[in-house]
Amino acid sequence: MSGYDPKAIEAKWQRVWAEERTWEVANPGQPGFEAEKPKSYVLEMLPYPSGEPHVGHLKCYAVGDAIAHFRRRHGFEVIHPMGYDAFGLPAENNAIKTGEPPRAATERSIDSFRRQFREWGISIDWSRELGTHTPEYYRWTQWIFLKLFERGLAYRAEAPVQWCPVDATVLANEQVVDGRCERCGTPVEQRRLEQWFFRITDYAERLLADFELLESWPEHVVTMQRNWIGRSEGAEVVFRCEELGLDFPVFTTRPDTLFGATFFVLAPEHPELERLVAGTPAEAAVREYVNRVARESVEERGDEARPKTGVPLGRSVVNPVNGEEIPMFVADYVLMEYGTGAIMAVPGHDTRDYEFARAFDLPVRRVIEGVDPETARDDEGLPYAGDGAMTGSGRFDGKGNREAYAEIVAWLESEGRGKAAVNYRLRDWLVSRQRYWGAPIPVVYCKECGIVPVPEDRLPVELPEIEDYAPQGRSPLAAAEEWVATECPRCGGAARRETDTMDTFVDSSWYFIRYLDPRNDAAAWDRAAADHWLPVDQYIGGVEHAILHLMYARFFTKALADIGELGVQEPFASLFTQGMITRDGAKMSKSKGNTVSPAEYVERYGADTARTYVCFMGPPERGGDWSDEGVEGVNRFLSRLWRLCEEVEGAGAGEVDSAAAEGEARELLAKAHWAIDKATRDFQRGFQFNTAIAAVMELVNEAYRVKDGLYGDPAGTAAVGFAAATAASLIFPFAPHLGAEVWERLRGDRVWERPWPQADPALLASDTVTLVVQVNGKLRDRIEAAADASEAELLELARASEKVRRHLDGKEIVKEVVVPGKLVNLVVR
RNA sequence: GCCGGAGUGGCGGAACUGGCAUACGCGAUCGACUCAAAAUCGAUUGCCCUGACGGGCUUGUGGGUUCGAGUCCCACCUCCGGCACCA
Repeated sequence: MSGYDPKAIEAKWQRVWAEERTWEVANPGQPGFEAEKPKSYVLEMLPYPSGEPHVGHLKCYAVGDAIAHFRRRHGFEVIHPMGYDAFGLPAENNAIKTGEPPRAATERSIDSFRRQFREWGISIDWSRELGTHTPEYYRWTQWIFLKLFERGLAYRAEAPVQWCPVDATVLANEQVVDGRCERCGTPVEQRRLEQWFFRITDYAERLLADFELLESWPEHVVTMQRNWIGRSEGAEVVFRCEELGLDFPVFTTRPDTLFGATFFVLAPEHPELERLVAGTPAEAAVREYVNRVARESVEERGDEARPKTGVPLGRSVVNPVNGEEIPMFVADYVLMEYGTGAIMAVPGHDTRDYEFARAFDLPVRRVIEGVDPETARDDEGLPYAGDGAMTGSGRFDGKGNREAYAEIVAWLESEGRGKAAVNYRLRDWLVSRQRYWGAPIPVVYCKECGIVPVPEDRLPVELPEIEDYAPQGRSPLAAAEEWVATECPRCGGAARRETDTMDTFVDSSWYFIRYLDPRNDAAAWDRAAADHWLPVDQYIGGVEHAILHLMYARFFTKALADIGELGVQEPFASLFTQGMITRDGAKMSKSKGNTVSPAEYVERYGADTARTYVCFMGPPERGGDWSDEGVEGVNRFLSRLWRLCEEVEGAGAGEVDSAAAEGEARELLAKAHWAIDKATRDFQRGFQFNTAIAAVMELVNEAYRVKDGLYGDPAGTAAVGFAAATAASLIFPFAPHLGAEVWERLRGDRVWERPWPQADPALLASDTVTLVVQVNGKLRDRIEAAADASEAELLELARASEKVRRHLDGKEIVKEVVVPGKLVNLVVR
């Protein structure tokens, strides 16, 4: 008897799948298109190819592949493509360090990912493979940019950005962790630069409303996006600086506290600051303060705990509700990027304004009755942020603040001094990057014509080869003089190319559409293909993309639908977020030296073991700690299944006749049908793979327990054969090579072409049940009883039990609870 | 501070709609096979008392509802994740 040899089995089936192109599917209109089958688009987030795949990849694709297989065997035509999110910073950093061009390092990594995905046996339609760094792909990324530009959804503007002084480059928001550069740990600074933005804020309301359209997304991901979008209802109120004739709108969620405004604060970045203080005695102090704030890191500035600072401007504005003049300040606790960059300060009812008022000895005025001991800081019980009756607010006094709120907004509106307003925390998406390794922004700058988009028919704007990748405070592309100098597409005069590239999140915001028609060189995609396959039915990936990627892709889908290129509003109907695998309780990292190399485990135990293990270690949506012993346990289980197959194959298992089976043979068949039922339900109930696999383990254990007694007769051998074949069929989505091999040996055909097994209700039902007998809720005995026994019969049985009688002894039964088929509880006193 | 999630054996975890707590796996102990070891197969394994039969206790803590609570309700503690001077 030869042992379980995953190397041989896995190579064999990988060859079959590659040669026969088993997992390729056709588009509408193409030969082989399956018109009658329902479609299912199963997609895992595409990997960023850097080095080699890690365990996170293994888990993501193992989970996704299990789902793809499960759906195929339920009659769906499953599209399951793969690609690479190949532009990005790590390849560029590597280039700066080693001089190796990013393209070369990226291609090498892609080769490694591709090879390992094949070695893992993931059922990928390789005919649809793509890389976002190829001109064939980014040509269409640029095309989408132009479409957004045409619609006014892409625009160029000056804005404060996050700047890392050590790397001399802007950083994406997601690369700023706790106010520090993710790469080098340096506190980031803010700079003002002219940049390209996508107008995602236009979609804030729809991004919130369309959560309704989603089938199944984890609640916490929806919540995170909601918080990120940060919708607040309130009012815009205009305060006027009479001296200069300037209007200052502010956004407030508390127009009911307007009468309590005792001062007014601008953010240090406020554009009118210069005009307010130029030539005044305050000028020097304000300048100094603004410069000091500009030098502060984002981390320092964000610290709520430090004392409030600011400088008076020597100017005042008029409060529109009572005509009061209140002094103006500049202070860094007011942020330019939220609201209008200016606030009315109500120290009586806002803790931050209160702190500032105390520091600068400004009046604190109560306009709403009430005290909250949690926030109160003085004898008056202020500040107070709760509800109550209005006071010190003229004709609104005595009214509830909620009621006054509406009246004040209505009054402001009638006076033209304000209006109801909604404000979002969400900012427009800054997509420019002063980096080399990304898709060039398809725009030129002409002295005569200004910003001119590159015409569609001249795409792609190809990324030129350069030699020095180091950032110099501008894009390394700026050094490619021959490339930068071009002619204006409009007037033909001299023009210069945009040297910034696009954020890599732009590339990954539409790749799931390109998969549907990846070789199209006349269009980004064929509309019929997109209409057929979209939306993605099941998306799988790490929760770290809960906001950025998932929100950007939702935005793109909506924008493209508005442009008329897509027929869906949401890209991903269902989302599954897999948890992170740790080792020794810590996140894996090269610096900690606790990484797990999937290749090493695949080499030692085979892909089936590695895949099954990551699905078995716990509920896939939760994280788990990697355990070498756990891997061995799964390998042991697969080996047991293998040996069972070899044994029963040798014994010559024939067709099983479940109706005729008796005794242990029948019990084994019942166990097999129980496992089918359990595994199927676990799959459907949120991909509970750990318990589905446990059910197959139980089936194999049961087969081992009884097999030696069954080999004697043909019906018994057939039952063992059925158990082994069923186990193979159920384990196939996790361990496809072993599943296919065992099934072929026992059944002669291909398990992936067989429908998912169905549990036979006749074998799920048992004619006896274990009756649990309790006395006062405590378990006292277990009795085998007929499944169809009446309540009276069950009570009879319970009372007859010796173990039960011992506890009834001399006591009075006051109540009898009978749950048919389950339990009897006797309540005694 | 706000939002979300989780606390169950030595460990990872299971338990459907309120009905056998600890499935499955790991680890550990013992046995079979072996000259021996590994591998494999089998048995035992929540804690406490008992020679045994048995009994008592146990799902973060405290209370409640119920014939019956890991599951429902109230209060609290701890841990993890996200956001955070958002006006």
